[in-house]
Amino acid sequence: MSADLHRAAAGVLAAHDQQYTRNRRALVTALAGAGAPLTLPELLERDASLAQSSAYRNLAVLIDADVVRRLVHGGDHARYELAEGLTEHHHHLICETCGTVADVTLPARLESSLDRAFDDVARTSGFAPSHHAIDVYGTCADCLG
Amino acid sequence: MSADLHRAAAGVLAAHDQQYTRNRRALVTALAGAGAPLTLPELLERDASLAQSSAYRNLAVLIDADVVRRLVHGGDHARYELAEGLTEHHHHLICETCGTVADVTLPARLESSLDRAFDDVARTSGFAPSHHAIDVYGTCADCLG
DNA sequence: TTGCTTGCAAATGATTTGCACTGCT
DNA sequence: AGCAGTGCAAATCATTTGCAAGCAA
Repeated sequence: MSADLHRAAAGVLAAHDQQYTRNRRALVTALAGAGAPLTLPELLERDASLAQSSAYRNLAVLIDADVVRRLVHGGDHARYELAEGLTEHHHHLICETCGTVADVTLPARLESSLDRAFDDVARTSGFAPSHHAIDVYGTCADCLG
Repeated sequence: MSADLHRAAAGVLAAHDQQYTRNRRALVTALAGAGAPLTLPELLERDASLAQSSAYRNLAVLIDADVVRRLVHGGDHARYELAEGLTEHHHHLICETCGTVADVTLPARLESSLDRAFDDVARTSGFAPSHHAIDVYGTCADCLG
């Protein structure tokens, strides 16, 4: 239910001394409805009432408060999605032909193996891991046609 | 030994009807010497004889020929590294404090598990994976000080 | 009122491109 | 001569920012 989502988002923002305004709510709603990371133009298409500069500014606030996460994959536009506190841990399938990005979740067992491997890295090299991202590049079903 | 590296790079470029010029060789040398992905300013520092626009143009050629790979991680500058044909398969440790990127290799067993998981995804969703990238975010030893 | 938010228009800055020149073949 | 490669300067374009007006406490 999206009421929970908005309550959570409002709470996180409040903890950062930020308000949950109409425009910020609109961004969160659009991102939640998409189910995949969106570019800024895509976000504006889904809520034409938003000015571009305000969208960028509000995304910056949401990112700072850990409500939204920004992804960059080489295309012209960055992509935005809800942060992990508000969604499930997942990774990305990136189509090298059309540039769209889809979410995937990996088996929990595999995620544990990865985390264990990263902890080993920490012990060996002194690098302290906080989180990870896996990008799988390839061709999506639509482009395979 | 770097003679092999240059021979390989020259061969790949030739296969793409491209020459292995002095500047392209300088870029490959700089990237091989770094052992970690470099930004364009970092590349120019290492070989001041290079004009910025030429560096960008040659990197584009090298990327097109699969000699170099371009990485984007949200910082101001993209980073460049030798493509996997010329180096080992590896992943990246990204310091969220200073932005530097270091290479890591994961246990072969784990890589196999990952590939198997991605093949499952292919079977399920119709997405055909070609390769993957794992980014581990955290804090590097220097910044932990 | 006081301060945050908004949207327009202008600025910024990484990357790309036009063009004239140099150098290899 | 002919074509690829070079570098300067100018253009491009996603993103950021200045500023004046709107809105909520």
